[in-house]
Amino acid sequence: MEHWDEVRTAYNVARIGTVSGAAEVLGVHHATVIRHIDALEERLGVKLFQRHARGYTPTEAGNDLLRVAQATDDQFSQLAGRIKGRGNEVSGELVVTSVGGLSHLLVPVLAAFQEEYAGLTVRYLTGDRLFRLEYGEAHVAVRAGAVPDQPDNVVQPFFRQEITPYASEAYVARHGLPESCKDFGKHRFIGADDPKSRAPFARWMQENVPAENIIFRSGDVHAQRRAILSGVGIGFTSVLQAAEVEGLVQVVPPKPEWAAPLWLVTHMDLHRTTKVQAFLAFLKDHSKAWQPE
Amino acid sequence: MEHWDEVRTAYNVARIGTVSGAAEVLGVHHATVIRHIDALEERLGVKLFQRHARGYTPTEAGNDLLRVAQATDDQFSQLAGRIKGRGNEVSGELVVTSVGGLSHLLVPVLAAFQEEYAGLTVRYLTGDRLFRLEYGEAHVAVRAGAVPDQPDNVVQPFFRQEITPYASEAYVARHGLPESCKDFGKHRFIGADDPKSRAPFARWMQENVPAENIIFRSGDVHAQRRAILSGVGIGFTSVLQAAEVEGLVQVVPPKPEWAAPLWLVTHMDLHRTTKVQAFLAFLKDHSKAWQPE
DNA sequence: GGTTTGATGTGAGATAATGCACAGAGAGAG
DNA sequence: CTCTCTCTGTGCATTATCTCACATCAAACC
Repeated sequence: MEHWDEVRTAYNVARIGTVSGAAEVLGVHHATVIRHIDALEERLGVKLFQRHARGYTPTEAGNDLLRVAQATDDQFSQLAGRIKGRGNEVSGELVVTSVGGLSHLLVPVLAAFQEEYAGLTVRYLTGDRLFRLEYGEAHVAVRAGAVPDQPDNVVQPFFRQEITPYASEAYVARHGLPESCKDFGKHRFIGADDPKSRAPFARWMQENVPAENIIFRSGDVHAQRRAILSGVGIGFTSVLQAAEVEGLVQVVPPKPEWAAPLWLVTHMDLHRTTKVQAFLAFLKDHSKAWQPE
Repeated sequence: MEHWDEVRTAYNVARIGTVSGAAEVLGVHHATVIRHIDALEERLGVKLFQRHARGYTPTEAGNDLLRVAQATDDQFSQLAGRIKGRGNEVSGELVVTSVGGLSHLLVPVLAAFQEEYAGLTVRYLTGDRLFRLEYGEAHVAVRAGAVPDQPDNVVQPFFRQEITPYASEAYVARHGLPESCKDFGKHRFIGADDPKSRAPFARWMQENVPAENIIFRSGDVHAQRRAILSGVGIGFTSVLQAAEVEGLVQVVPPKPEWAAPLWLVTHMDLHRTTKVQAFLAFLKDHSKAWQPE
């Protein structure tokens, strides 16, 4: 049973009783209706209607089709209603992904957004690998670094996350603070695990800090911050993140070139949906306080 | 939600995951699939798929459509199976109509036919008005008289029903039998109610029997036979019918010009169905004994 | 790094579906 | 009985749809 349109035509003929009436309802010429019926009967090998001058009367097979197609019509109507409706409401799942280091910022916003929309389930994905919007793995991604240039993605600038080196009060009490960059050779550092990191502050550290002074490495920014707090050494962390914990001392005021630009990325196909737009607006609104100026 | 074919296309894309794969299954070019999806999304105003280089991933709306269309596909498959299957089996209803006077012949055959096919329900319609095959009121009709020439009906000769005048033994004992047609003026007759009856024996009676001698008229052949049995007079009845009751005497041997040709009539749209063909074969087989020769 | 493979898009020609106009045939009204 | 109205059915012109061919692109694989 292929050619579902023919089934729909036959359904309307069975429902209304005449070819002309069905043609009017379907918005096609009655010749088209006749040909659809003929083709369908030919394919099934069974007459669906008895033809007479006053119209078409369904046979048993025609009545069977009428019942099934009636149900199908209802199902499709409901489906269309759900799909069209859902296009304009915020419900179902909202999947957001970002680099792990942003969870302290995003989670409260996600929680508040979920609170606002009852029918919504929020999934927040972080992990080593990049969750790809192209494969439908997430609705919105917060990306750091250079402008993402995936062809089907819509990229908006989010804000610049200021990053600067910190040390724990205990470390400062023991080793003091470097007065300038020249003093870095005398200090211990905490760095990224990945030596090829393209983050501006990481490259800066590669150039300005002897490799042997980087005595603690981790791929996880939370672990790095924990290490700073434990007094292992000096490490970069974001200003906003550092402000939330006690006992951290800024080694150097943040420099603009260290800052990591953040981007809001959505897939083209989902960008215009009400759900994504609502979240983007909500996120921008709640992130105004994070902007430097 | 019109254009059910587009739904079917989208269903296969959602099911398979790629446009190319769906196109192959559907037996169309992949460009067609792409245009169907685009048109459907345009009409719904919602993206059903996220496009990426490896294929199409359904969105929430796409998954919703997948579920609904999956059910529809199942329903249609079952429907097609039922319809195609039913075309080759004898079940459901078999509706037969005839003039009332043939019930004594047809009912036993109908009963035997029903016995043969378990799933079959037989409806036997008789009545004043002609039940019309064109409107699906019956599958098979047994018609008497001239060849029915309805355009969409398939007509087959059935057999010639011999008809001749009978009288009851009691009547014969009292009035004797007319030795020839000349004596008819001295006898009482039973005739049809309808003076315009086109039946050959009725016209013959109009011409050869004085109207005043027809003292009992009825539109029902069973009532006429009953009247003959009661000794009211001489009346035409079929040879086969007369043979089944005791106490009837043939007034004159049957003449060929009195015989009423019977026809088997079916509607064109139903004639080729297994059910109708089975019944026609069954009826012809069981009616061989009725043939004169 | 280049190459191959398998996928999505897009424009132009081929094809099939559609619309149009008219014929034919009952049913009902006057 | 005729006239009219409505509905089915069919050949022909038109339109829309599909196919074909090619471009493009990403991923995988040597």
